[in-house]
Parts: sequence; structure tokens; C-alpha cells
Amino acid sequence: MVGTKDKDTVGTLGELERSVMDAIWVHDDGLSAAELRDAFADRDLALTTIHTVLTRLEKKGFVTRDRSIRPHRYLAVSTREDHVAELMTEVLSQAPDRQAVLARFLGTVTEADEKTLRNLLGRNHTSRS
Amino acid sequence: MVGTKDKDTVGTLGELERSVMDAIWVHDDGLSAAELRDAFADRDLALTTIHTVLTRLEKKGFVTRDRSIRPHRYLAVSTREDHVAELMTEVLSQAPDRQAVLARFLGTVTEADEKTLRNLLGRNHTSRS
DNA sequence: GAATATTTCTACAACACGTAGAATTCTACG
DNA sequence: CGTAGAATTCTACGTGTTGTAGAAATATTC
Repeated sequence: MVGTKDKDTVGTLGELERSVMDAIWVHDDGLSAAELRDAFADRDLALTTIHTVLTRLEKKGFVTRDRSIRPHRYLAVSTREDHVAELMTEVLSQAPDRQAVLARFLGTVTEADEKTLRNLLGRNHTSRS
Repeated sequence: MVGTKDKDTVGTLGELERSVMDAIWVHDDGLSAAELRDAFADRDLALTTIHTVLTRLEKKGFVTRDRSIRPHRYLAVSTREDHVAELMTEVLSQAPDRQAVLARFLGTVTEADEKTLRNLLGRNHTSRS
């Protein structure tokens, strides 16, 4: 067994894959492969290239496709915000000392972000869930 | 130009690379390649394998080595907490709507984490610089 | 049923990683 | 100083991932 892969558990996306997701994320109504290709007209990609990427993204669980209509439409499984938040949580878990990480994290964050966090944390001390 | 790599800007580490970093991170005084190999005795890796990984980690900027002494000693460039915090910041920047991300992030975080954040945010409303 | 649109299959190049043998360079010791 | 032994560097290969797309198969439409 030489050369085992495992990757980062959660989606490590390639450059093209990320671009495609970015496009899909801003189109809540979904997009067809052709529309995607046109969205990247500058890169002049073959339609099959888009298809391959979409298939992989589907396999990775990032998108679903509506097969009921002919030019299949691809939709994001979760919002970009949810996805990023999930990534943050996962990253945070990589270190045993969460408090230390959070402290340093806050240190690199903008004032606006801090304000946002204060607001969010302020109104729910007694969250029950 | 077929098959361009770019990776995630910040360290996407492989499985072995991450293990090595984990070992180095808990040894503030640094470790030698041999000591590292022994730390993974169970995997029975060749010393050269460890060397290769260390060299790559050095190139990636994760470790420095003290070349002044013979069995070179490898040291982490930044703490794991700083590293993880940096990753979080970077991930957060991946979405345009930071507020939305932070809101969702807080939603997945533990109560303990929330408490930590409240404490940290509480004592410095008038931070300057 | 044939022309056209769409999707799926197959493939390849380039790179990242795990892994390590071979070669080279140091060190210490006689 | 010369050399054995230790340590480091160089080179290399197997495999997985990603970008890229042609060929083949399948579905649509007249």
C-alpha cells in the first residue's frame, strides 16, 4: 500500500471546481452545464469539461442535479455560507486548545466582524436548543 | 498548459505531513528526524521518508531547522493555534457575506466556545489598533 | 427515423504525497 | 590525514486528484 490518499475530510476543491461552485452559489435557481460554460466564456472550456467537473462535484456532495428536465440543472446542496461555516468549525477542531485558537482568531478578525459576533452572542445566553 | 495546480494558498497538508506537524507542535524544543521517526514507530517509516516530509514542510514554511547542530532539529514556525486561527480567517474570507457565515458558524459551535468568545469579546470594546 | 442536443465514458497530462534507495557530505576517531 | 559511520540530500516511483476534452452513447425533436 504505497501512497494513500485521504484528503481533508471535507471538500478540498480544485481551482475550477471552486469557480464552478462560486457560480452555482450565486444562482439559487440552478444552472445548466451550458450556462456554466458561458459563465466562464473567457476560459473557453469545452462543455464536456464542465460536465466532468459537475459530475465530480455531485459525487463529492456539493451539487445535485435536476434530471427531470433535459438540460439538467445543477443546484448547490448547501449555501456557500453554510459550507464556509462548516469548514471553519472543522478547522477549529484541528487544534486541541480551542480557546487559544479562538483567541488568536479574534485577533486577526476585523472590528466589523467583532461587532457582528457581539451582536450574535449577545441575544441568546440561555439558548436551549 | 494542461493540468495546473494551485492548491489552497495556505497549507493543505497530507496525512503524514499533518502527523509530523502534530508531533512537532507538541515539542517546542524541536525534534530531530530520528526522533520523529521513533514517534511514529508503529508506521515503521524509513528515516529518509521523514527527511523528505520535513524538507517539504520546510519549503512550505511550516518548519525551520536548526542546521547549526548535527542531527538537525526541526521546529514549528508558528504554533498550531496560530496556524489554525489563520486557517479559520482564511476560510472565513472565502465567502462574501461574512456576517452570514459567522452566524452559521456560531450555530455549530459548542456552548463552551460561545462562552469563550463572549469573554474574549467582552473586555476590549475600545481596542485601538 | 434522422439530425441535433445532451450526457456519459474514457483518457491523459501534471502535480501532490507517501515512500524510500542511492549518492553525497559530515564527523569523529585512530 | 584517512576513513568508517552518521546524517543529509538527491532522485524516483506509485497512486490519487484535478483540469481538460474527445468519443461514444442516449435522448429530443421534426
